Amino acid sequence: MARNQSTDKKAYHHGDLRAELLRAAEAVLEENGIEAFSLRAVAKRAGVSHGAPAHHFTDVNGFLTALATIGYERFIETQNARQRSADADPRAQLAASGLGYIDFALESPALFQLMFSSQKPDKSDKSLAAVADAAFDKLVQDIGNVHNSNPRENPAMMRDVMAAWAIVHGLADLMIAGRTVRALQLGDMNDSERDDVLSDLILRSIGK
Amino acid sequence: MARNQSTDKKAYHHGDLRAELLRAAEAVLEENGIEAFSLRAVAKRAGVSHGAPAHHFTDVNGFLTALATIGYERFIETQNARQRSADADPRAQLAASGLGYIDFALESPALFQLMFSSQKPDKSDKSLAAVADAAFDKLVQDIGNVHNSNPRENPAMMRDVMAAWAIVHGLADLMIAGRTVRALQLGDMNDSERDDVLSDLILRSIGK
DNA sequence: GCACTAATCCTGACAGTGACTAGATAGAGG
DNA sequence: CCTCTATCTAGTCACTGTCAGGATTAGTGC
Repeated sequence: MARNQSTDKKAYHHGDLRAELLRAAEAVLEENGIEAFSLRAVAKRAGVSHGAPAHHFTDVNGFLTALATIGYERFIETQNARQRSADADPRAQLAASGLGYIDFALESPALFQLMFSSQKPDKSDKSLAAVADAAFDKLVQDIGNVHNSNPRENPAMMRDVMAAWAIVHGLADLMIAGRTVRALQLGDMNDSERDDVLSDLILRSIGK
Repeated sequence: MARNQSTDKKAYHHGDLRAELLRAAEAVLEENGIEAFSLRAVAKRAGVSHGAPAHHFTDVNGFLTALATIGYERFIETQNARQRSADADPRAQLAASGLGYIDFALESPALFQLMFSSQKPDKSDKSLAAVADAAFDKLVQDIGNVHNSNPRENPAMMRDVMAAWAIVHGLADLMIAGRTVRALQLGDMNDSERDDVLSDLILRSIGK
């Protein structure tokens, strides 16, 4: 009676707990890593009881599915951001997309692993499948722009798609694991030098 | 009194429980995946109490460190096996090494993820670091054989190393996640066709 | 053969986890 | 004012890793 949702402490009903939980979850995820993720820790961080999350995301798997979904949205946006500030040339755009891929992986490594290496998100979930497909479609389009045709109608060109995906994904995953910085001497470079090196590697996938 | 270690049931002292636990752990790992790995399940499978593993591997992290170590040993052996049955040409040998890399990832996906994507193994552990370095050294050597010189003395050649590693690792990780079979139509191919496609992708890393 | 020591393994307990249940609370519509 | 429904809390269960204490066995010196 005394307190309402704006003035004091907290209300019994949060208002938008779902979004708040997702925010808290991201923080917990990047702090503790995916392997130490805990629903209760998320609830605690959101200042809510340990059973509350179940009401918005039935399962912990449901929770992680939702997290992966918003992950893909930001993933695509990170790639687009790179492309907007890059040259219009199709190859430069492809490289920029790959750099955005790596940007995202390094900014949100745990979320990245959740999206690509975890069994827990429900891949048959429609919204998750939709954004995951959208991410793949984007790559196909980037490759198509380089060749000025549709890779889906050309198996050989589809190999370009997979080569580009593989090298970018491999770089991202190895960089997260800390296995590439020393070998590439990335520590000694400024941003543009680093991007040049990575772009060179990325473009090898389509035969330079 | 009635039973001894050879005739009946089991002895109090197992004899070589450490090895037995590692075997059981691998089975559990590949059955349930790394995310559902449980010390107690391993102990149960080995027919031993839940506290027994702690005596051979202080921690669960210690356990996973040991698992990752034997993983790297078999990882290298899998690559060598591919190379033995391949042409002696340095490029063919490099491709074969990559195919072995992928072989291992598909045979033991959970172990592969443990080795490359998990935070739990103790990377400062000497035996683990040694085999991990050996695996990397092997790759450096394979690239060196192609160029007939030592990549460690040439930053540009070191980029070949990372490009080859990235594309192979990316392929392996994406294949585990089931994201590449359809795009590459691998399902419609026999083994040698499949290997040819993958070898083509791998060799793009060093400029074909 | 015998005792002593160290290694091995078991049992029981603890806090933390996800999932489930019943109940308390608050907002919306009549 | 009253009811309905979504939201959230609190308590419980089985499971997890870790730890401490005790039981059993193997190995060693005598």
